[in-house]
Amino acid sequence: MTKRADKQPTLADVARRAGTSTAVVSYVINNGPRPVAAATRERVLAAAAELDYRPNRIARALRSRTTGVVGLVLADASNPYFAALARHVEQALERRDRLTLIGNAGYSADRQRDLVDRFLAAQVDGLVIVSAEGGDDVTDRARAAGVPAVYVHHGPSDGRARVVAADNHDAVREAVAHLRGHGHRRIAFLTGPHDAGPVAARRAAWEAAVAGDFGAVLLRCDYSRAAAAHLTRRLAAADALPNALITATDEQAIGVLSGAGARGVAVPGRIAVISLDGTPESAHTAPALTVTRQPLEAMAEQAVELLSGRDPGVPGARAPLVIRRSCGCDGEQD
Amino acid sequence: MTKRADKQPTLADVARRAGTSTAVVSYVINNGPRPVAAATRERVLAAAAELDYRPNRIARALRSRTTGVVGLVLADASNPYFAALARHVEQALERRDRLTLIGNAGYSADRQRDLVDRFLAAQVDGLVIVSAEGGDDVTDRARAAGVPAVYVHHGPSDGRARVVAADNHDAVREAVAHLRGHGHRRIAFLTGPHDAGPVAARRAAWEAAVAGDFGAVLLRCDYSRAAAAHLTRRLAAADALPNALITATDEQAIGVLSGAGARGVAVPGRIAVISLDGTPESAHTAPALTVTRQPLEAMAEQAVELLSGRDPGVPGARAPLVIRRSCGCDGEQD
DNA sequence: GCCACCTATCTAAACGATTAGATGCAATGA
DNA sequence: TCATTGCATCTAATCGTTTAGATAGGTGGC
Repeated sequence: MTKRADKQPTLADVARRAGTSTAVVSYVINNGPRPVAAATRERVLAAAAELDYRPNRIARALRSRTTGVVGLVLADASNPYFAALARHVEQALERRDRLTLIGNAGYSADRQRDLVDRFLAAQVDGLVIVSAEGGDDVTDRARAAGVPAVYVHHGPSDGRARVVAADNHDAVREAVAHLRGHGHRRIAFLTGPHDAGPVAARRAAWEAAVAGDFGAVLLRCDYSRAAAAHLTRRLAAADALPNALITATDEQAIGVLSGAGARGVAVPGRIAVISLDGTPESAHTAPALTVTRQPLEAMAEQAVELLSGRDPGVPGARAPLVIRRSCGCDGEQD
Repeated sequence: MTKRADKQPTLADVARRAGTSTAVVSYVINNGPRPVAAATRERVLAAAAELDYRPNRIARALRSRTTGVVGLVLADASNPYFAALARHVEQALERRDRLTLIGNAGYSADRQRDLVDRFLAAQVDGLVIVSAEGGDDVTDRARAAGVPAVYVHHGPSDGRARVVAADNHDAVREAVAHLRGHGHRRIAFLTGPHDAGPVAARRAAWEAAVAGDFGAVLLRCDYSRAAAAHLTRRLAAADALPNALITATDEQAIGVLSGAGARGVAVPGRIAVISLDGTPESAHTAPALTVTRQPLEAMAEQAVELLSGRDPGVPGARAPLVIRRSCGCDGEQD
């Protein structure tokens, strides 16, 4: 009964114990805006340690108008590509000693707006938006609240919002060149149903690369594995599969592999495949996927830098070609 | 210049505009602890709408000592199983109008403790820990701060912490019975290197189910796909593969499939496989995996209920057997 | 011996909400 | 008519920090 254990200790408790004022304690804790005598500093530190004092971030946030929390709005954490991106953003923030509020908008513009509003009410210091396509521009709402916002992977194209994305053009060109190196002349492309955002950029890059080639087919299906598998089975049944295919996303590529496997279609023998995401998972498919790997970590880092106001000035990072087996090479398998 | 647009409007601004005190405004906003005359309420609502007033959750949190934020500590968001679990927890919280602070501890006990401390400093209302194995008990730290904590998937076994986990015993027994139905008598089990937590429970259940069977082999490897693929290739080369295998996790099962594919080993022809996670991904492997699906959504819901102090009283939810192809059945493929 | 100046520290006012207690006013009952 | 009750509202303390301004004590120059 010598100590009241019912409450977390506060600055005032530490001050009392150290025989000083709260101001001095605050100066010590934060290496505050004013210096403190060495002896006093020792007493304060000792008192804080004895009480196991931990500053209340809420109170600090109220007074200093900065929470150390960043909101991360995700289209869909079920998608490994977004999940990996989210993890890198979280780690980049962690490195800067900030916490991450996360929310899944699930491809709904309403829910996205809703989440942003709730994050702003929670006084986040910044907003990272990882959205697929669509979703209106939340930059205005953020700006009104004086909170910096950055889009990653895809953002509104009107130029008013800051967007971090990889250089898709080069990546696609490299993929096409590689397939040509395997002797392919008719290189098909599998895109999504709506074809907006980065996927549209990838398709456009493919169109530019194969311009003039006879028989370069554009295929479309949903972004799910199931849809891609279904499409592949259907094409195989009709003997209409191309000999070389670039898929816009890993999910689709995995679906293609699954569909091919079900119909006994050999990859890369009958159909060579290159995917454009390069999630970790792509290394563990059968056969292992050759991909152009999106530089997720660099993108996350760049986004977080932008939030801090520092403009890294770097253009979109390059997406390197990772050669494995699905293209016809005898690359790494593991 | 008629309005100061530089700041977010506060309660006081609304009160001034509506010609009342801040107390009344607060009562209106929260359907407060005291009633307000209908006419006044209208004026307040109108003023709030005109100013686009949004309550500052930080200030509210400081005063009312509740933030509406829950901390989610994750072992590793790269793992689709944990990622899916995290998503369900986030959604269960969202349904209750709470926000989710997320952090990856990356299998390190230090980082886990660190994250918990930072979440506690941020005054979270509750803590959900999704950890793999190990990691010391953070219940004490949470209890000291008066914050409820729940472990999901796995937790310390000393009974002092609340743990939500599925019923692994029945699931494994069902898997074994199913493989026996396919005529298998020697059913191997692939577990992890350390063999603690839920995986240990699964292994124990397998041991109980195959007790007395001759040639029921216990295999071990890392939880990564690469490790499982490597092991499979090695066993295939030595012609030492079992005819039926239960894997502790989907990741391992996918690795086995990958390794088998690389060596031309037929699944389920040469080796039948059942996995015990049942992540969404398991439906899209080649061949599609037969699994006992962990009831992730129910687990997440139950965990969040526990945080609210309501004890759902339900025992561990059942993990149903989802029959696809890798066991030898002619099940769904998509 | 006095003033100026520096250093180390204290006092107290924010930050924006919540809410118990005080107050004013009208309706009711004796 | 006066005390009583109840309703609607206001006043002000409070949550735990941060930090500008006030203060006290010591030093050195003249």
